[in-house]
Amino acid sequence: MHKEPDTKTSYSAGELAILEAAETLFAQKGFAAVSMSAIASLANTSKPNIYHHFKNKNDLYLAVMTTAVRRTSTLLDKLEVSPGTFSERLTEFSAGQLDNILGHKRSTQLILRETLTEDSEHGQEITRLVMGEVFSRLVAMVHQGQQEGEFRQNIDPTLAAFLIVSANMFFFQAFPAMQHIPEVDFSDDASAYSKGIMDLLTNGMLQKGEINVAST
Amino acid sequence: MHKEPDTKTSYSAGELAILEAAETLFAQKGFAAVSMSAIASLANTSKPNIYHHFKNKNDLYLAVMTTAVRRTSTLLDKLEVSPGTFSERLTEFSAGQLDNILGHKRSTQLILRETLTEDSEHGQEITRLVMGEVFSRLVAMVHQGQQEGEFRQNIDPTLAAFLIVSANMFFFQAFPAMQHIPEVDFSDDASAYSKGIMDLLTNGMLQKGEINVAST
DNA sequence: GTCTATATAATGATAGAC
DNA sequence: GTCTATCATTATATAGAC
Repeated sequence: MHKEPDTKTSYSAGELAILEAAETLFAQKGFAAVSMSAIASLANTSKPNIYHHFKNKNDLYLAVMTTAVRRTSTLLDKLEVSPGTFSERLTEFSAGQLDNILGHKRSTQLILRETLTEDSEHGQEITRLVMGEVFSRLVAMVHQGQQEGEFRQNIDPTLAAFLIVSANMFFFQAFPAMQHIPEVDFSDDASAYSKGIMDLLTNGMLQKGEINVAST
Repeated sequence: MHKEPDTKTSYSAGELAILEAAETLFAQKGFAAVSMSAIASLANTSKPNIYHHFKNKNDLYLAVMTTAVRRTSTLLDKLEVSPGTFSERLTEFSAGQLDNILGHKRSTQLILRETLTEDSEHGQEITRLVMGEVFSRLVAMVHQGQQEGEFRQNIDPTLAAFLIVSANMFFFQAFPAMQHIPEVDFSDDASAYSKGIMDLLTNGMLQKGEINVAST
């Protein structure tokens, strides 16, 4: 049957074509800027056929968002982290998340777009759904690293996790623009980026061996 | 005269009301989701009156974006940084940028939204316009800090600047959503946040021998 | 399930009075 | 400069044939 996308978990070939076309366009232009005609055209079908499979435009959007969220969050669960120092584990996990983001650009774009729409709390809910798990695991890693003595005690694990996630998300979001700023010269290699930010986060910027100038 | 918003730098009271209403709605919902009627209604005027002052919807949007960009980037120039260690200067500058962002939420939202629209390279240009200067100054600070021996040589100043900017932008963008994740417990005080991330970036997460214990 | 054709509502934009 | 009234276009959504 059709018209219950919220609970639906498998789609026919035709429906998948519609969903993919819709996801592409919604990600590129946003909900309101995309017409059902445009979706039909990209999906190589007709407008009424879309309405046969999805109740209305909003339901189609919900179906797209649901599959996007499912896709990005399930891939995360599979991300096993090999043993090593906690710095290494964080680096690996961070690289995994960035890979996940870059491997699902359309979904990520959709979710970020939703974040900016303060229409309802719908966007916030989706953000939590997608990033809550990454966040929890990062916080847990940092916390454990503290307990085992690898990390300093007087840092907020939440803050550290937040920094890692923000670096990854912003890399995706702003890199195309930043790339053309003269000062920006680091490569767009995701794993190199992950290593770079984790090196900064673990070792810090200060010269080692120097006196750590007593902070304010 | 009217209908040349690109070069225009001062507006009448009526035009300002229209621009403000338009900025609010465009920031909340995005260009396509906002109707001229809605803008007219919020600005307490009529649709034809908007068309009297602005050539069309797209020109109105351009005028809104132009003033938004001008507003956020000029405030940055005024940000003087007091002397001190480079860690302290970076902290102050970062806090200044975050203040700037939080003080112009609508403008920031508009710009971030534009970043996500891969319609043209227009969004990228705006991003560079708004963030290029912040970026340059951050990179210069880090670089100078390296030359004067405060910071390690083997870090990429660009990467450090990127981390700071991303932390600030993402704080604005995702904090409302993240706030409700159980693990997130740090305050939403902007300057405390800036101090926190700069502490992490300068001192790093690793336990450094035994010298580093005295802090906050 | 998929189409052609169409109903209906809303949108961007204009004409013309004051 | 600001309005009422209106046009032309496009949008979502449906009816009904195959």
